[in-house]
Amino acid sequence: MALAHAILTALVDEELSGYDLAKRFDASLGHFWKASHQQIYKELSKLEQRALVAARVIEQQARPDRIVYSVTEAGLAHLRDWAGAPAKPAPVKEDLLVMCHALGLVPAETLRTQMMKRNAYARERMEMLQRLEAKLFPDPAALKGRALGQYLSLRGGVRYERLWIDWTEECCALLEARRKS
Amino acid sequence: MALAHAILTALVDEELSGYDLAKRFDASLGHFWKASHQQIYKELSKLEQRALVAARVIEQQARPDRIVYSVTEAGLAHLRDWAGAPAKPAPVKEDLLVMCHALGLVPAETLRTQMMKRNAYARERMEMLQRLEAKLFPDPAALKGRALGQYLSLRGGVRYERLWIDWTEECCALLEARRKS
DNA sequence: GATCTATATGCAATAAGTTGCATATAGATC
DNA sequence: GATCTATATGCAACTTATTGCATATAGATC
Repeated sequence: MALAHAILTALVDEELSGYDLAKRFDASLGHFWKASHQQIYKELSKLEQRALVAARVIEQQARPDRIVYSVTEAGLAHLRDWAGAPAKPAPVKEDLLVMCHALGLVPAETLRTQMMKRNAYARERMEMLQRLEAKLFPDPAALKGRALGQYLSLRGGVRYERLWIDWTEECCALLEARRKS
Repeated sequence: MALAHAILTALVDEELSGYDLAKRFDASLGHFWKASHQQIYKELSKLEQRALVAARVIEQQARPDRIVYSVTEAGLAHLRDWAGAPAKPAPVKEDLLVMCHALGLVPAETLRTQMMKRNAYARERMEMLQRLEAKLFPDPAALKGRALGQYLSLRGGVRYERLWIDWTEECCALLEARRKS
């Protein structure tokens, strides 16, 4: 249920609409948590039912009215409880790992192509995150509070992409060596 | 839908029952793909309906009959198609990254405790995977076919755990430094 | 004698996430 | 004039995954 918590966290600083949240998830938060707008709207209704967020309608002409949400006291308490409860580590779930196991049935060349694509993707994302890091957090030692947390998660993202870059390269090297021999 | 493919891959080498698969997922395959027995049984029925696997009943007394499955020609073709199609990179989905964003609302000490637990967990898993690696693949350069694929995925697992070990330590260090100042 | 573990299957309910569709308008580009 | 993009919300159907329950027996441990 971490989507609910990601939303609550985002709403702490500012009132946001579902649409705003969806954009936010595409940008900063979304570096490490994906959600479609449908899912966000659904989750917001559920959070409102549980009184963890409060809704407020802002009327607009020419555009549909905005419904902005803010965190309630109960929502804050809920967030704190969640942070104290044991977090369960995420399982891996990377298709390429399953594909590796299928090597032998599947041509090595196919796998190598997949690896190279994955590599390019991770490389692009890592560079994007690093640019963000350099821009937003030039002096990590001075950070505190919210900013420190955001920095740490960004670091996690960078490391995550680094992992796939290194691993796909290791795989390509070994597959290549195999091909030659 | 990679669960279906993970199952197909596992069934290529040997006929297995749902129960066997569940154990397999707890052991080798499961190092990088989790599935409960309920999910596996359900997926097997679906695969059988699509004729990608064939079922065979082995009668037993004293215990429930076993239903063992093997991959059909169509199943193999399906696996190969899947391997050729672009694999989508898995999003991160690690609760601790969301928790980082909640820093400031949530005490730094709580976060540090979570980080240390995550660290211990990753450390344990990495060591287990490394023992497996040393035992099963003492000479990586000589590997080919299925074995090479299994080695590569194991390497991915090791790197994955390494990532969380390093990251949680970076986080603890920074949180600690913050506390002192 | 009672509980625990392993074997072996599965249903039902719920939660989480994806895909496709629907509506409605302003402003910018082709 | 026609299409595209951005704004803003949401329903419906479906797939994927989790949680809890149910059944049934052999053998081992307490």
